[in-house]
This record gives sequence, C-alpha cells and structure tokens, in this order.
Amino acid sequence: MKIASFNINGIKARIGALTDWLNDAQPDVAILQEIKSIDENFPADHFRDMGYIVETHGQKSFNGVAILSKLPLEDVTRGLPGDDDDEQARYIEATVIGDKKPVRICGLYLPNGNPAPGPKYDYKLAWMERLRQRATTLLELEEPFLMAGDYNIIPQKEDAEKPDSWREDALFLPQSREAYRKITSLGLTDAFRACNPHNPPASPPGHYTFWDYQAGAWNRNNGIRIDHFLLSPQCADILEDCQIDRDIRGREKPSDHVPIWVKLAA
DNA sequence: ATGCCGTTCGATGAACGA
Repeated sequence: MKIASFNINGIKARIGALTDWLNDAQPDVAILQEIKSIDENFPADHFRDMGYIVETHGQKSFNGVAILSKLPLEDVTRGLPGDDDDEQARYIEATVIGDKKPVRICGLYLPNGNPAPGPKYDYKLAWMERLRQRATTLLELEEPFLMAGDYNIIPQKEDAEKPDSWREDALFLPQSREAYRKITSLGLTDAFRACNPHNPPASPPGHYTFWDYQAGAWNRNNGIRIDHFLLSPQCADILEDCQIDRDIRGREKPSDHVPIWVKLAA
C-alpha cells in the first residue's frame, strides 16, 4: 500500500499538477493539505473519475485537508479532538482497508505559528499538545496507524539548508521542536529518517519537502523538511520505504511543497 | 531592512503563508 502526503497550496490552482502527479506516482491513498476550499467547491467528481474515494474537511479560503483513496475507507472523522471552539479545518482521520490489514490514517495541517511569540504561536503549541493527546489515545489500541502531513516543524538542523535563518522562526524554535519531540518520543517513528538516515559529517545534499517561492529558493536548494510521516510501532513494523518526490517542485505551476510517501506491507 | 512569490477572495488590494 502506497500512501502519500502533499500540501497542494490550493486545489483550484493545483488541479492540473495534482492530477499529473497522481497519474505518475499512483498512490493508493493521497492525504492532502491546504485545499483552500469549502467541501462543496472541491472537484470531487474529477478524482472519483480517476478511481478515488474523496473525503474532505474544508473551509473558505484557508487551510482544509482531504483524503483520496482507491482502497475502501471506514470511520472517517473530521477535526482534532480537544477544543470544540477550534474552527480551523486542519485534521481528518480514516481507516484504510488494505489487502492484508487496516491502517488508521491521520491527515494533518499543523499551524504555522508565526509570528512567535504571539497568539498564533500559542495556538500552534496548544494544537501540538492536542495532537500528542490524540497519539496517546491511538497508541493504546496497539494497532497500525500513522500521522502524516504538513507539520510545519523542522525537527533538526540537518532538515534545513540554512538552519541559522530559521533560528527565530516558529518552525524551528526550541519550544516547537520540543513539542514535536514530545510526540515522537511517545514511540512514533519518523518514516523518512528510518529509511534515509542522515550521515554526518559527509553531508549529502539535504532532503527537503518545501522550498519558498521567493528568492530563488528552489534553484539554490534552500529548502526545509517539514512534511512528515510518523508511524505507530505496529505501522513501523510493516514500513517498506519512504521517499520524497522532489522533482515535482521543478514542474510547471508547482506547489511550494512536494509529496512524501510511504510503502507499507498492508 | 524589506520584500522577493503565490493563492484566495473579491477588489482595484488585504490577509496569509513559511
């Protein structure tokens, strides 16, 4: 089973690039972030015609997440538990029925948090604590699950081409990385690092999932790794591969993020 | 030092992003 995550930065602007990538990469499941659309305006029929089940959790103009799946989905839930007043559409869950076993999929678009400090940063940290709570609940089930999406977290300096330039940014502040570690240290595996260990000091070119549209970031490989797959122990047991579809960033009318995917024996 | 660039809504720019 191939499961991909892709922050598309607007479905209206990306329907062509997304369709081309789906046809090339052929994921069984695509977890999307920043659809920037209400559910009614998401082109669900287009993806149904391609063989996908479509589940969205959208809002007007901003945020919004979705799951496209060629495999059956069960028990779809929308929104991250823990704050009934949170109206931002950033979280969706579903169970994918694989040929061998079911996997619970959590698709997330974690708040950016800038500027820090400030209310947006407070919201980010509170949201991460709610995500940690949700992970704790799911871990108690001792079943395969994964949390994938745009975490807006640079976990380590190796995950940025120019870490110094992110030193005071909400994506890289010590408090942000501590909140992220509190989630991974529950026992979740970073699938990309499990499959692509960083080997200092002979640093190879960095592996990134985001390059800013500005200042020639792509041409300079001035990127950051902020889209992640975190796997439960039972899911890490069946992990076969995890890679980043880097070349997508160089195509026509690209998103500023690229897809990252896992292959599971499920 | 600031903006660079891109998307959205809906306007002749503002808000937001990372």
